[in-house]
Amino acid sequence: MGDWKRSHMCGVLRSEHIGQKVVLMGWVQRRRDHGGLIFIDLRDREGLVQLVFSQDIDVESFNKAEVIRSEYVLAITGKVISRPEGTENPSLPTGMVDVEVEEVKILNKAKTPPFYIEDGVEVDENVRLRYRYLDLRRPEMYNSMLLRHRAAKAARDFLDRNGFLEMETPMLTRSTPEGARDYLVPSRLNSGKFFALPQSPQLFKQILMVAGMDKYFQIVRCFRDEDLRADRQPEFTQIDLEMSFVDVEDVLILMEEMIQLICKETIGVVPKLPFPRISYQEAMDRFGLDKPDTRFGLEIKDISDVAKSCGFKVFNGAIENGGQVRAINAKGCGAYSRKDIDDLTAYANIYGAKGLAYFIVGPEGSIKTPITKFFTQEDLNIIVERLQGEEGDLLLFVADNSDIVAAALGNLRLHVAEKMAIIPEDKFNFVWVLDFPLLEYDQEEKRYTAKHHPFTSPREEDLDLLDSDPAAVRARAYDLVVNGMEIGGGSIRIHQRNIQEKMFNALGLSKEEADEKFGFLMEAFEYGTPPHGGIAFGLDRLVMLLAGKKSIRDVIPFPKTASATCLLTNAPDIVDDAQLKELHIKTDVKLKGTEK
RNA sequence: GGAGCUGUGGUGUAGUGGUUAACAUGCCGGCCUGUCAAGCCGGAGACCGCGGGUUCAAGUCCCGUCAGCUCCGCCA
Repeated sequence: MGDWKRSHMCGVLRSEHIGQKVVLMGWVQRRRDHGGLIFIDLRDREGLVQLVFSQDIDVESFNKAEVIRSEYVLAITGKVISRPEGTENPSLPTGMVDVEVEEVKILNKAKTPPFYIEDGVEVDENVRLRYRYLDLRRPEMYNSMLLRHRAAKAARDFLDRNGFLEMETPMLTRSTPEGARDYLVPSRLNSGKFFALPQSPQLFKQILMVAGMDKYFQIVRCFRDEDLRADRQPEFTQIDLEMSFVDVEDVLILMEEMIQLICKETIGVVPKLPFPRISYQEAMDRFGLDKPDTRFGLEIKDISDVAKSCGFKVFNGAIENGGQVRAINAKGCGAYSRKDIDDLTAYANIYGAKGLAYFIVGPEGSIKTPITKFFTQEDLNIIVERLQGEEGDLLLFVADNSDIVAAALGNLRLHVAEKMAIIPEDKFNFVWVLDFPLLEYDQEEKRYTAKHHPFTSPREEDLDLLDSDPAAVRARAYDLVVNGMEIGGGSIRIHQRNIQEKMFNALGLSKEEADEKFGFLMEAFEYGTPPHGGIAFGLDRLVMLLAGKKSIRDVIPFPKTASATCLLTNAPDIVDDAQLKELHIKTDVKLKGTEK
């Protein structure tokens, strides 16, 4: 660069700069060579501007321009001029001006990139991830990173203004039972022992409350060694916070204010407060999922009462076995073909439904269905009425235990809505889901596990149920859901040793085990612990939503693939025997795909 | 652990079991002073993810495997 100092970003030049001498630095977006006149679009993160090279301006620069190729890195000096009349390009923010190049330095050459550096590219994600540094040069990727920065900044500023201290918690911590699989880190100085990377700073932030910090927050990386999804990465970022002397209400009110600010500062949308609230039970009843998408109807209706006495064995059998029969009305889908309905059935099968019964509502309340004969006319009328069936509607029924019915219909509802294209894309429907059950029964482990986590406080009035009817205990927990996606969750915590012990007991954790794994927490509780509670938001998911992306990989600079590898660095990889030896670690796997 | 989809020049795609694998774009060379997805002319570039099998003959059919993606399980 010599002693050149950049005077402007490429993308900011406008008519007001006409006449100015500028020094620009950036990447070559594209070169257009007209023989005696060469145009080069120079790009930086702010946008691009057209450079003009001509023998009339500077012969040396012109000669250099002939060998310049895409993605070369240039520094230029030149003059901003008004474009000759008729050659303005209104589709470009900088389209009213040119920069006449007087001197050019090629700061670096570039190989031809494997894909176009522009928005809307259709490239295998494989290739994008391998060349992530090129992918990130694309404006839409930069914009997502910018949005992410602004979201984090808005959260940080908001929390600072509201008295929260940003504090760090250890990345090397202890593995604890319950929850996701831990990523383990061997300790060289303590051979045979392992740290775990935190699944969340949960215990530390509670201990910070014991320590009188009053309000804590952190924008923090968390690690979970579980299988990936479009919205799940092994390392992800949370806006994590905790407050002392608060109840559910305090957390919700402050947090929706923060979310409102984040929306405003990133995409200029100001969601209306307060956010609607719904109980877990109502969400399951109406939407089949604990993360309801409230942007459209198609709500689930229970017809168990009618189905109980019908002659259709699938229906009445399900109810005899303690199950239920519920349904949704796919409005106006009565013309679906046999294949369409087979596809819906296959979709319901994914969630454990053994089948999918259907009614097609015909003219004057008539019903077309293979199972009409099992129902009295009166029953048919009740069902159609309950689902508000009209001519041309398709009613879809699932009969099974409540979990399967909810999952199948809940997901079918989303699937059908998508197929019908009735989901308003521009809406942000936030909703708090409250009154989660504290525990759920794990069939495999034959014990109760915490629905949220083991430090969640039960509602006071349900405390006695912990022994008699654990499944009925409601938690002081809350999730924030938007458009069917869970973006945050938290709870008021247990702050008394005896209740925490009760909780561990309910989870089937022996006193010894509880002491060994969580003794430090319970001991802390004995030294004057304030009532406290908090919440954590998934920053990646929040940004994905605001950026309108379908995968959190698109808002993470260096994401991992579905099999938890990094295609840029090739991590994870085998390590030298010497490293393993130092750690006293031996592996017994046959390695696959580790060749360099 | 399971299910599905995808894999063909650098990139994106086409390719009823049958000659020399087609198209677009990019790339290289030439021409060109107002283009902006510049244009025109010419050229190079893939043995079809990998390994088996069926067949006279496989990009195409079968089996396995690898990779990417989506989903179920899993994710307090």
